[in-house]
Amino acid sequence: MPNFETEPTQAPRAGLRERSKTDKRKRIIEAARAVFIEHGYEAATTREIATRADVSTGTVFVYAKDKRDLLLQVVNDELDAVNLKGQALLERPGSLRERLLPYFELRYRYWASEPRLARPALRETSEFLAPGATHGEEAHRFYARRPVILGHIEQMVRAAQKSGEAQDDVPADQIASLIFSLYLIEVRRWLNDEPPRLASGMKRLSAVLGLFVRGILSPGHEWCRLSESN
Amino acid sequence: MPNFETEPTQAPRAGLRERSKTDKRKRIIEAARAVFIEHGYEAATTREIATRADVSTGTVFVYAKDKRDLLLQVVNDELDAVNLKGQALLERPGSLRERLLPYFELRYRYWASEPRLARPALRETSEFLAPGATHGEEAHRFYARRPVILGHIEQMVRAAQKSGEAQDDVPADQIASLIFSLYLIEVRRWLNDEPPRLASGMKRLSAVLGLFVRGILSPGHEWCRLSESN
DNA sequence: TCGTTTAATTGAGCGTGCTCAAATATAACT
DNA sequence: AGTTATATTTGAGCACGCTCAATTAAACGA
Repeated sequence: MPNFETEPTQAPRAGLRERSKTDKRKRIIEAARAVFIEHGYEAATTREIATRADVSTGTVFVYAKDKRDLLLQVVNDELDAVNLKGQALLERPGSLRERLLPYFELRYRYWASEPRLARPALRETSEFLAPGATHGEEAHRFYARRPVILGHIEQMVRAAQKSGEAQDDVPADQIASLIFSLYLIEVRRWLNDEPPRLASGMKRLSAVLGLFVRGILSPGHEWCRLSESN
Repeated sequence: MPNFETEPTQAPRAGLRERSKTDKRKRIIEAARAVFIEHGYEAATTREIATRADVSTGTVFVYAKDKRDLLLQVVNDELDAVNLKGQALLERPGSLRERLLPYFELRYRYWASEPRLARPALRETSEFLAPGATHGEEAHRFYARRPVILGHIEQMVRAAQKSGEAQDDVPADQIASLIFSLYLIEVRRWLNDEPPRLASGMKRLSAVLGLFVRGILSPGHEWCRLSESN
C-alpha cells in the first residue's frame, strides 16, 4: 500500500482522513501502550486510548477484539523479539545452569522493564483458556510462543543429557515442561515485588531450578558452585 | 443475636423485612453460588444474584465488597472444610507419596466438583495481589490458607526426612514451597480439561512430583513402584 | 404511645467495555 | 465527471459493576 500523499491540495484541515490503515493501527497500539503504563491496565479506559490515537471508540474495536486483545498486541511484538534473542542464545555452550539462566534472564529483563504491562500480561498466561470466550487471533499469537520456548528448553536439556551432565533416563520434554512451569511460578511471584529487582528474581529462580535439578544431574555434577548456596 | 420472631402479629405480608441479617447474607451467597454455576463467573450478573436473593443490587454490595469478593465468600467456607480434612490426613503414616497424593487428591476432588467455581477462584491464586486494588477481608481469608497448606506439606516432608526416606540437606520449607508450586501449576492446567477427570489429574501430578522428588530422595528409595512409570 | 436516634435498604445513576445501524470516505466502472 | 459499489469510521446506546443520597425500618427513651 503506497503512501497516500496524493496531491496535498494544501492539506485541508489535516485530519485523520488521509492517514493509512496501518498507520492507524500503529497509533492505536501505541496509545494503548501509553495509557496502560500511565494508569495501569485495569484503570485504563478504551475511550482515552481512542482519544489519544485520534479515532473513535468504535474504531479501536475494529483493530482489537477487546481490551485484553489490545494488551496482547502491545506485548506480542516485543515478546517475539525476546524469543528471537533467546534463540540466538542457544548457540552458546556451557553447563545447564550457564545456559538456562541467561535464557530466562532475558525474559526477566523484559518483564522488569514495564511491570505495568507485565503483570496483566502474565495474568493471561495462567494456564487457563480465555476468561470465558474463545481466543482471538492475538491471543493465539501469545500462546503460540509457549511451544517454542519449551522447545528451546528441551534443546538445552537434551544437550546436557548428551554431554553426560544430566541423566538421560527421563524424557527431555518432561523436564523442559517442569522447568518452564517453575519459571512461570517464579516470575509471577517476583512481579509482586515493588519494584521487581532483577537480581533477587534471578537468585530465587536459580535456587528453585537448582533444587529441582538435583534429581536429574549425574553424580559428580552440580548446579552451582557451593560457595554461593543457590 | 437472638431469634427475631418478636410477636409474629400474624406476619403482615411476610416480606424480607423481618428476616434477619445473617439470613440475608446466607441468601446472597447462596444466590451467588447458583448464578455463578449456572452462567459461569464472568457471565453472571450481580443484578440476577440480587433478584434471586430477593434484595436490591445495593444490598449485595453491602455484604460483599465486589463481585470477586462474592466468589471468594462462596468458596472460602468450603475450602476451610477441605483444609480441615487435609489436616486430619496428616495423622496417617506412609511414604511421602502415600501421604502427599491423598492430601492433594482432596483438593482435586473439591475443584472437580464445581469447575465453574474452581476456574475463576484459582485464577485469583495467580501469585498476584488483587487486580489493582487492596485485598478485602474475604480475599485475606482466601490467601491465609496458603501458609497453612505449606505447613502441612512441610510437616510431611520433615517426617520423610526424619525417617530417612528423604535427604535432609535441604530445608523442608523450600521443598514444601516447590511442591506447592507444582501443585498449583498442575491443577490449573488440569482444570482446562472438559471435564477435569480426577484420574488423569492425579496421574500427572504424581508424575511431576515424582520427577522433582528424584532429587531429594535418599538412595534406595523411590517415589513409585516401577511397574507404573509415574 | 409517640418522638428521636441509629442502622439497614433501596434504586436512580455513573463510568465502564463493547456493539451496530447509519454516515462517510474510497475505489471501480462507465 | 458522474454513478454505483465497497470499505472504513462513527458515536449514540446497551448491559454491566458499583456508589451514594435518600428512604425506610428497628431500637431506644420518655
